[in-house]
Amino acid sequence: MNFDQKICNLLIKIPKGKVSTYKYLAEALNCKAYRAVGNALNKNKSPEKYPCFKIINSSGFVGQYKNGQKTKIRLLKKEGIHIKNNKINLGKYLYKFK
DNA sequence: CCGTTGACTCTTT
DNA sequence: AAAAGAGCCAACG
Repeated sequence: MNFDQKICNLLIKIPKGKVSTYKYLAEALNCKAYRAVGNALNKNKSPEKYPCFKIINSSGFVGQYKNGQKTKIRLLKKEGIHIKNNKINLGKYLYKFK
């Protein structure tokens, strides 16, 4: 299984209206490749298929997105997530892989 | 094959 | 509190 595929596999597990962080994603892969995770998402072949826009920084900031930060935010809002100042309320929306 | 880069995070000034 | 340094791993040239 490719790195990307593992990531996608985890992405589809995120419930609607929730988000996760690069960190938790990496941990779910059993490593600390925080950056590699973002890298994989960036080069993801099917960004429309998988909710890669649900992945944010551990600090709660929305972070970057291939198609632009604005798009990411818009998509997140569509999921019912309230964003203020490019920040997300982690306590409310964070989904942790178990 | 080695060095650089990146949608990152943690620790130390 | 804010900024800088260190660590991390996959992908690309």
